[in-house]
Amino acid sequence: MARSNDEVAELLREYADLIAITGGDAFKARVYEKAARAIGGHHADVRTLDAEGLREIPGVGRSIADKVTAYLSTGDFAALEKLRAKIPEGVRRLTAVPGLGPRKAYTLHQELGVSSVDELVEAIHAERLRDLKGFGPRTEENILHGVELMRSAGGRALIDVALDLAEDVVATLSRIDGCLRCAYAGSLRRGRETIGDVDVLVAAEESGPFMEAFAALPYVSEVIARGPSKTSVRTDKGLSVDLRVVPPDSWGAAMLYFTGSKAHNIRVREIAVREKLKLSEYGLFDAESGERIVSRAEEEVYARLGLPWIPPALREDRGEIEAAREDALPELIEESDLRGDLHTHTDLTDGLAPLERMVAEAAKLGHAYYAVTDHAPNLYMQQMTEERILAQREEVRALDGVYGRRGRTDRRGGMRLLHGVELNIDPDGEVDWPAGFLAGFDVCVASIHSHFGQSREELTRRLVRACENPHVNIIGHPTTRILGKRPGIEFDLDEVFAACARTGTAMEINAHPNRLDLRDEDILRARRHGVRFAIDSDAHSVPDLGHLRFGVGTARRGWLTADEVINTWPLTRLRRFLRKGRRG
DNA sequence: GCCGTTTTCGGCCCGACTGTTTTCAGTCG
Repeated sequence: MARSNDEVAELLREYADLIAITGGDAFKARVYEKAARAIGGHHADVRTLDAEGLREIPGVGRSIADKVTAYLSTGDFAALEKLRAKIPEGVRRLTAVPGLGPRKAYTLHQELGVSSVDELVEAIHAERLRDLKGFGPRTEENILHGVELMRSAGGRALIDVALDLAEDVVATLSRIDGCLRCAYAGSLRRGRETIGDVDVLVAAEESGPFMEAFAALPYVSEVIARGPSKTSVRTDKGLSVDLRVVPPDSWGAAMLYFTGSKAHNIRVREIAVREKLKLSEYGLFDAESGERIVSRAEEEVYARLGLPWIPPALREDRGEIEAAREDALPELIEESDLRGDLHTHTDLTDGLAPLERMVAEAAKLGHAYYAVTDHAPNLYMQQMTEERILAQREEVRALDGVYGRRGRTDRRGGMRLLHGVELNIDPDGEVDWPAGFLAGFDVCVASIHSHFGQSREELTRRLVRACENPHVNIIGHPTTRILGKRPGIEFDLDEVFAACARTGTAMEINAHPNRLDLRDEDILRARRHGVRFAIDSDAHSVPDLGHLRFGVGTARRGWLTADEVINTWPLTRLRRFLRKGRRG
């Protein structure tokens, strides 16, 4: 389940938002926000820290440390409660609408009594906004567009939130006597980027104890339905969870059925029908006699239909049935194939942890290499300079001397450090530094951070030019989308992918759960051009380093094998790729 | 509210963009 750090960070963030909404001191709000981020990204569990220990977290002083210790021991956060009493929860949710910030949300609440997204939409349609100072027709339009964008995420949760919840439910139910199997299925098992609701399956003879324990979970806010084979609940994470208890005999058929996708299931059932069989969540049956043939394991069901077991990530009816029939399913990349991370930050720019800490934690993950890629100067807020990044290079080289030589017990030996940078691709496709300076880096990630509104042609040219830069190795978060917040930029995918393949530039699969960029469909398309990929955490804190698993999940949905991903390669092969055909 | 080669006050990542204004507030990264 979520660490106490995440829980505390969320409360501090809420407090910061409410300060901002009520027009409190903007600096104070920012301090709470910063503290929330620092605590969320802190390596040690805050529950193990006293007030003194908390104050060692940067951005946490006496006042915040006291509030956190009070909250952890009593569950009270008085200052927050006071603001909550003044501002309905819905007003804070308004600020989640892209383009609508705390000040406008407060004005809407004070002047029009708006305290939910629905009321907001109603007010816009009633043309009540345009009389307000600072609001006009374009603002109305932008807000409506923002609401639409938010709703297109359909109230779906990010995969890390859903996975966290599912793993906790599974762990709890697995401990109950009589539990023979327990696992999550559904879109979460297929690794989709966002999750509508969580499906958990239990194999057991008796369902009662499981239904009871499930409904009593501490984060269950409402039991929607409860019967002998299925219980549905809403949780305080905003996600619904369905629990199904099935007879042990039906486990495989049930997993197949509830994992989906619907389209995949339909195709599989069609095959069954043609074989004079009938497939349901209870098993594979002879259509005439009704006799059950197989149902204990997914493998058995697929096998009886003449198919090899199909990995859940592929079950979208995107050609996996045909590939399975021809025995041409790809050997999908696995998390253990990754040898390193090629896009990470430190507190030299907007990361939270210092270089040594990030490196130490990365080494624990067993990486063979690790690239530090802080932001370059054109992202002005980061205040990078040549001097600062060269000083960092010295530190990286020194640490490489320590970690690179370190003998390790596993097969991989020590962890080599690469010094890199995340460049900013400007509107013309140029990047921060001249070629001479870029040549000093081991790896250059280049990403778009602004001017998302350019035309399709301009954006295409911009990315192609970045690829053609002989020092740019990886295009970072290529579409720049933020799930539920910002749509991706639109460019000619085929033209850019072709440029990547031609120039030896990798496309990133940014593994952060709110990015997952490239997404699965685009990966499928890119690999047809022969594009190489880099699965990167883009970590800004120690816990972020673990996000690689979501990138691997997305890569699997894009049918990728290990060989197509440059950070599965041994370092010598990787270095050759990073030279991009240049001499040296 | 935090922090300190400005050390108990006075700063606080800095700039662009947008839509509203006619000089600026709000939002975003």
